[in-house]
Amino acid sequence: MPPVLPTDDPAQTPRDAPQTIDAFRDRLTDLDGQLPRRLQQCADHIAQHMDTIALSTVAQVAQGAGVPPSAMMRFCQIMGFSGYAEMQRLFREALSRSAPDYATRLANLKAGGAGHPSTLVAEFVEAGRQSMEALARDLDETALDQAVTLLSRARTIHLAGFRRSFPVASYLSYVFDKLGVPALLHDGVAGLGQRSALRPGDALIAITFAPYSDETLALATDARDRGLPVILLTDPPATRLAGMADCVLTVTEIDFGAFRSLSAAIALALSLAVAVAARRET
Amino acid sequence: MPPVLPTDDPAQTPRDAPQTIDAFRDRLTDLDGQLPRRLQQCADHIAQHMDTIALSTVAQVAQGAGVPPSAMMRFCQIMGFSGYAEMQRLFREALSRSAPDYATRLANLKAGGAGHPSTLVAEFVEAGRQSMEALARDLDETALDQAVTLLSRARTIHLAGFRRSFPVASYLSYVFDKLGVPALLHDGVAGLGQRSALRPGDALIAITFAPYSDETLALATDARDRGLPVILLTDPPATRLAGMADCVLTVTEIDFGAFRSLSAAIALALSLAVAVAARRET
DNA sequence: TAGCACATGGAACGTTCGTTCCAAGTGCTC
DNA sequence: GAGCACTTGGAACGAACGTTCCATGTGCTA
Repeated sequence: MPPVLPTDDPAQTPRDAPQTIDAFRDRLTDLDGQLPRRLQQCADHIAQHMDTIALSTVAQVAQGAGVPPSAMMRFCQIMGFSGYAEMQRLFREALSRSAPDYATRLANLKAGGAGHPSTLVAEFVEAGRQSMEALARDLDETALDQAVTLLSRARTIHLAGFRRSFPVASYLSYVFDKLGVPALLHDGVAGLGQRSALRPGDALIAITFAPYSDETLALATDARDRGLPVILLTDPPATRLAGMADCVLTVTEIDFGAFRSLSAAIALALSLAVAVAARRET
Repeated sequence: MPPVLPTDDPAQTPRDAPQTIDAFRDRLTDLDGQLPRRLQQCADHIAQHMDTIALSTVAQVAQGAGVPPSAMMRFCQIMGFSGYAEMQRLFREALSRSAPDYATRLANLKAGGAGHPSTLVAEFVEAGRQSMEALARDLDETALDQAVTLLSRARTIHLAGFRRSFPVASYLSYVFDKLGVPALLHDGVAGLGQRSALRPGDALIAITFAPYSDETLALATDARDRGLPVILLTDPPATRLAGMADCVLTVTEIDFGAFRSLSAAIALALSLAVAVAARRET
């Protein structure tokens, strides 16, 4: 039974261990720059490999950071934890929450039998998830920034996307309308062109995936010739199309059996729309 | 130095440890039914909680299954592993592959600063991923089966979805066309109705999310009155709409700032389309 | 019913890993 | 240049955990 302390120990380090990953990250940035050499190495390595902590031992993480295990232990204590085990608990809990029974459920759906509808759902969900991860991993932030800049200066934003890409274009049309951004969807109804609607000061978002739609490319070329900025939303192998656009945004859609979930393309398009709307208002 | 065995030991159990999660699952179903009581308990528990293995100790898994740790050890060896540690390695590797640096990347995108376009991408990707997981978790397989059955019997499939739901409907139209399934997209161009296209033997897929589109509901009611099967694709709170459909499929779309990624709805719609096409061919 | 083969559970063992402690090293200040 | 405070790295300790072994229990067969 510990004796009651007469006064708070002034030497006691503050025991505010981060309770969430975000709090952990905040603490990391707070400490940045005011740490001894070895401890700073720990911080840098962990900041860049946060996802490995849940499944690694101290020795492994320390080796990755190029420091002895004892230095990593110090670091954990400076972060507010009692030790590595407590810090690891935070990441393990986050990891197990992110996949509560999702993996099992997917497996059960797949096990429903080939051809069973639920198997298809599992496959498409998996494809969609991978596409999302690929988007987050491979996103070209510079190109995205440039696209936002170009579009936020535009008077009217033209949207072109046919066949497989039409859902993306039409959703952009809906979102821009909701956000109060002037946009025009080139829907190709009745074979009527809307090319003459392209006016100086406008910009075009052209969405097309292999095999590329002739109508979309023709419209992009047309806009280019008129000197309008063209933002191209397409898949990675389309670098040969780079010449006809001012800015190329690529998304890697994982497909399952010839069909794509479009989830990555829509997520990117949505982000673009919201960012453009935000910048126009300022 | 072990002596060279004159003959293969017949008592030696086959050492073909599963190398993938799928192989593991196959082995699990192979063994099902021909296992002693306690070992069967292990198999059952693990089949339903496969995602917990990577982060649990033998003792924890054994307690979950209601068996002593030694029984769990036996089970691991019967599955072909040298022990629990080796089995756990399989699941840990699968887990670390599924999140290579994705989580870190997302964090970095978010750290780009509020209002920065890449932050938006991170948020939408996260929302999309959660929606996908929710779909896998909450999918009503019975309803999906029923929907496939109803639609595979239909002569022509009508598609209704306006405003926010229009991208889903238009993608369904594209996919059905690709698959050779007769489908008609009610696009509402020029305010022209296509109600008279609803003929006996047809079926309707109505897609609408709160706030529900009047046109879609009106079309669904109309189809219902004519005795056509109606499949409703909507969000969970819409149980009050249940009465106007023969089959209700719900998707929980996590939204970020008023906009939804639609990824779960599209994944479900795609699955529905492919399953219907497959069943019609047989 | 006796015998045998197999299943079962607990206790003991050995390894791995987190943690602590102390001696050596480094850089700064007076 | 001496002293001091802080940092550093390795070795030793202790706990947690995987693993094995053996005594006991159970069910089937002759």
